Amino acid sequence: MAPKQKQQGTVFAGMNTVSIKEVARLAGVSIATVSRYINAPEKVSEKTRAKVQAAIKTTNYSPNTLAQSFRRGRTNMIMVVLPSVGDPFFEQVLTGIRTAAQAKGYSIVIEETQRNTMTADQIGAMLVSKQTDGILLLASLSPFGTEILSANSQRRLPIVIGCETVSPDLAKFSGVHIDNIAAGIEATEFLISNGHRRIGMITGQVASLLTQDRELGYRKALKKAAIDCSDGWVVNGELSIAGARHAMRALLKHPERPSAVFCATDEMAIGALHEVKQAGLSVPGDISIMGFDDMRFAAVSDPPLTTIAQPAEIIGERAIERLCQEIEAGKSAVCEQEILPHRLVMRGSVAAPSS
Amino acid sequence: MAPKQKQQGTVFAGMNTVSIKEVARLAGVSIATVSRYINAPEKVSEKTRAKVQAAIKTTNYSPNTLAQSFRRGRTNMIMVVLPSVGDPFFEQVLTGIRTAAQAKGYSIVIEETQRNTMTADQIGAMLVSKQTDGILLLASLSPFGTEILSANSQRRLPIVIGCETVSPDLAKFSGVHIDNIAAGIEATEFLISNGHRRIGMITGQVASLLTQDRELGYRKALKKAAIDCSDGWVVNGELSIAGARHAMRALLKHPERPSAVFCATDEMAIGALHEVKQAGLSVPGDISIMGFDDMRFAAVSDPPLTTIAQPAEIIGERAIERLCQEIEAGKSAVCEQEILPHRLVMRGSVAAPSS
DNA sequence: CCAGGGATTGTAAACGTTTACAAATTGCCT
DNA sequence: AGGCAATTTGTAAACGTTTACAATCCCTGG
Repeated sequence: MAPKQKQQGTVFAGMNTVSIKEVARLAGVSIATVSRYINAPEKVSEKTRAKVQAAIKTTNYSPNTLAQSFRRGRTNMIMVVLPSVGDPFFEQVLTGIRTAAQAKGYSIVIEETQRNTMTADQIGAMLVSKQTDGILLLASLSPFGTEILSANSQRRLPIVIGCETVSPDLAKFSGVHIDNIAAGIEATEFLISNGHRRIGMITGQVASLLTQDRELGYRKALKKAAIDCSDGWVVNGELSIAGARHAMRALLKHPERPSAVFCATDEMAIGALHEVKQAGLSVPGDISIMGFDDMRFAAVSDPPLTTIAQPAEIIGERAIERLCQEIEAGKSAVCEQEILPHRLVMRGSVAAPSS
Repeated sequence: MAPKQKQQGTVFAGMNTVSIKEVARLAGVSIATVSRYINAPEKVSEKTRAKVQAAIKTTNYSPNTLAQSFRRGRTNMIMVVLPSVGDPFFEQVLTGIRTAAQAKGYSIVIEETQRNTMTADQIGAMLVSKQTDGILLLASLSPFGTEILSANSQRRLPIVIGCETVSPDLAKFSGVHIDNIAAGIEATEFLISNGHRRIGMITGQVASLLTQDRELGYRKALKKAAIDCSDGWVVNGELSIAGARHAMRALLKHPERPSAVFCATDEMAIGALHEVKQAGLSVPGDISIMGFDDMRFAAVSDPPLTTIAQPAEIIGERAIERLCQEIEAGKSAVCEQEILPHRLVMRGSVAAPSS
């Protein structure tokens, strides 16, 4: 409370902050030299370096990043857009993202599409107001993703797409993802090779590119195996446990009940699995369940989930690395797709049909 | 490629941006007026308002938030520190956090302690460099949390603690949380009332305040019931599925195997449950399992988890509201604890002991 | 018609940093 | 010692805003 502070600097939240000026005064040099010491130490002589270092230590100086960002026109922040941070799969991607971002000196700001928080105007404002240096788009769930894309037509901010494939005629961006169609085919063919013929699918909202491609793979595999599935065996639902349970309930009521169900997501698979057991049926005895993602809860469900594993962390890392490249190069609108391998992991939720 | 751009404004990532100057020129007013139009429209006359609005529209102007933040000394960002975004419980808290933050006009930057990403220096630098206006600390897991607290002794940034209780002699901060001790007692007493006497506990690392308090409640309840538990019935482990499985394995090897296990976290409970089933035992037949948090996977495990539900979203909302108050008031170091109610939810993982 | 006051606008400084440019210093060679 | 180049340093402008203060305008009441 005693007003014993006399140094220069601004007051913020009741506390002084030293600026570069104070350091310069104390070290007996100009502010330019201090700035150089910070950004390019090799440009200042040994002697001065020592003086500045000492001054910095005693003042406990640390550059005002706000001023730096302002001056440099760079925030060193990347906006990551994904459906939900709580999705165990995206969490893994996020881990990779954070690792890579930290290595490159970037911070992450997360925007969740499932919360649908921003209006189109807000998105445009955010893009145009330079709050982030680039965008990593992990879910172009309408309308958010497409709005970002169109808002960006005004102001070309580097964008990289992750996890899903955006049709290249819509927008030309680099992307990092697995081949969701191929993986969908593989999952479905695995069910077929186990002897299943009545194969249902629980998939996400129509707008979700991610699940669209998996569904496409499913349809292709069935077609190739000459299995007709034009009935009500494909159910769209929310990408959540509740959504999947609801979808499964519909599937169970189907006159010709499927003997296997391919879920577009492990979380949905968990929901579906629970619903099946609730109905007094067994997995995989009565119904086989196939998941997708290999999230961490997949291995400890009962039965453990047979699923498709994605290299989630690596997707995150690679996507950030690409994005950083584009940011640093100052050019966007490259269009290079990096396809990473997926892997079918067999556990206990798929078996041969009983009937 | 054609150098046909001639307007004023800076170039960033290959694209011009209009500044307030350009708008002022176009509207035929001073930049001060434009600024006022944006921040306090009622201060500018109707006529001018129209002119400025038109100019803004045609230039597609949007204020440079970097410059604003710099000038105002406020970023409108809040740093949220938590163990991991992927933890389904914290995800729920995050939902509340985002909701409240958005309502108040703040963005969220997340720092995860489990990744242990920042060094003490980095933390100090971040605090001192004004990148965020305040901190919401949801996990003072050593050393990160305490480092933040001590780093902040230099520069008083508003801090609010969420979910856990920090001993007030360490630091005086406001907090929003449930009464973890009482909840721990309640959980344990529920097991006791079901007839259990050999009750184990799987808890987090010693440094985790969150689980410390729950463990304390457990001990208190046992003491009160005159049950001795000084043996190896309390196992510390990582706050993860793997950690819990490891701990459960130890518990199963115990000469006097517990008939019930209280897990400090639902995620750990899921791991423990799986491990029990792996060992060929049944839940709750052979061993009852009690969780904590009521995360979304708790209801769909097999058997569904009996657990303690926390008002996660509300904790997040209230914590942000408090933090914003402190930020706006400019004062920190208030010390008001807001205790929210918890609730025991009975499902299938707890029953009377068989023996 | 003018004084006076409130509403509205403009001027200019400031925020903390980076950086082009000029100035000063150093070291080296003859 | 003198001259030149390379190295090191200082000066000052700029980034886009906000805001205190001064200047102007418009209106009202006498």
